[in-house]
Amino acid sequence: MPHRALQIACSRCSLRELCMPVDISAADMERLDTLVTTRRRVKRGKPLYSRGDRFSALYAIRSGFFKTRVTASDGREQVTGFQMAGEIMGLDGIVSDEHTCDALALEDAEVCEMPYDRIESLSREVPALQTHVHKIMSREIVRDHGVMLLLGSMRAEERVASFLMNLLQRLHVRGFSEAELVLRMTREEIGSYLGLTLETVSRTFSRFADEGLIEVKHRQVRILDGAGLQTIVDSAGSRR
Amino acid sequence: MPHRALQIACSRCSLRELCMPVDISAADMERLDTLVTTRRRVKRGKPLYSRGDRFSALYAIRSGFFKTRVTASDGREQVTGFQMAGEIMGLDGIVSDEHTCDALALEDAEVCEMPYDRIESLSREVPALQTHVHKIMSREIVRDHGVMLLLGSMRAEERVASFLMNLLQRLHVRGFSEAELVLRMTREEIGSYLGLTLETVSRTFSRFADEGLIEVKHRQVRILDGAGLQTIVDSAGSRR
DNA sequence: CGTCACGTTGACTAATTTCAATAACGGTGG
DNA sequence: CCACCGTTATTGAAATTAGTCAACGTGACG
Repeated sequence: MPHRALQIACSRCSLRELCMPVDISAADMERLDTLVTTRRRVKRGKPLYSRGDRFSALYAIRSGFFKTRVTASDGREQVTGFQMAGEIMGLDGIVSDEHTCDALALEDAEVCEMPYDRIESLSREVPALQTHVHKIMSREIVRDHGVMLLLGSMRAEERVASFLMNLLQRLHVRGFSEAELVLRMTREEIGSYLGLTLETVSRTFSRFADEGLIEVKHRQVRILDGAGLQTIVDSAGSRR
Repeated sequence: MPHRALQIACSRCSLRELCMPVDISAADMERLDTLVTTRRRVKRGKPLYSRGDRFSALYAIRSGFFKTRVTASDGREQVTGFQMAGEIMGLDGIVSDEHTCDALALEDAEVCEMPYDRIESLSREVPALQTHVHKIMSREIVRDHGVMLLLGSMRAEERVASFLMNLLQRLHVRGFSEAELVLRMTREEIGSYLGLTLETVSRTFSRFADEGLIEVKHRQVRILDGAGLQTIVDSAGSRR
């Protein structure tokens, strides 16, 4: 057995419960270990894949941080999400056999490549994997609906607070502090994701700081009043 | 063989190419005919499913028009899409075994119910169906990204033009005119979907009419200058 | 230690919302 | 069949949010 196969066994990966089905027999787990064929390193600023690239695999993030963005025919861009360890990327490519968005590393990253044809064939043999793949795609759809709600009905303050709370919650699941985070993206990228300009994002951070909700120092954010932020997210004082 | 089984055979359905995989053997097609167990009628204004309902099936629209909407904890709503004949609904429910949005009929409608456990088991036996299901989910994700682009980076005029062109294109595929359409939803529902108020939607329609791009009479819309509308959609004069 | 990308802040502008009044339609029941 | 009522749509004027333009800091990194 080649050494690398051991290295990339999902069964021994600490992120397993984020990427893989949980209730699964030892025998099935062994089969799933053949899903990831390669690890790939992506340097900060470099694409994992780009729009138009042939689709061939899904990727599980092992370390690092990504953004995905779509581009309109006229060139304007929209960040569609920020992805972190344990999350799956590439689902957009299945429908047309080519990727429809760009995935860019916001810091040096490593991903596990899972060839799509292997996912399909293994899914037929391991029902737990089949269900799992469906759930991952469904989760992405539900997440997207949440972003639509944010973009379609929240004001700037609510969007920014929502963004922070979302990051915080996802980082917390991964064992990080609930009270502190380091932003891996620029104000412009946050703005694109939230449908705001970078100035509005910056001003909103400053206002939150003035109000004693957070402490911001560049990309270092400390949460002083999480409940207060949550109140802003849930504030019924919306416009539409 | 019960009469109803004949009635609801996908193999004889005129919408087959919209819902079902195309390149498929006669034997496989016969198996797929067992996917749809029941037809269900939904009266205008009534839900096909609601948030919190147990998830058990996907639905293919046979006739009629739906909207889906999500609701925030504070009660504000966001329309996440409008669905028409041949489109699949219910994917949001897979991840958590319960629906996360409401699906409401905008006119009397009929849907084909496909029990999810049957989809899963048949998918394992018919790879073309497996791939098809994945593509449907991926298409939904790509569609959602398009909506994010619209909500995050387009101005009101662009959103409304984009909305009209999208409806037109989908209706055209279904054999309707490219120059005329009947809106099945209110200005408020359009506004919710586009992240605008109903007044802004109304005003934008009026402006398009003033400019000779369309003719609007309540929910009857005639396209006078499709190219002009497309120019607005693609206009690079965006803000963000 | 300088340069450049990133971030902050201010003043002004423009787009969209909000509030309000009116009009038109469609379904319902007399 | 027609009148009525509630819902839906239009339009105007005022208010507000967020965007734009511009200047200035500041930190990271070579």
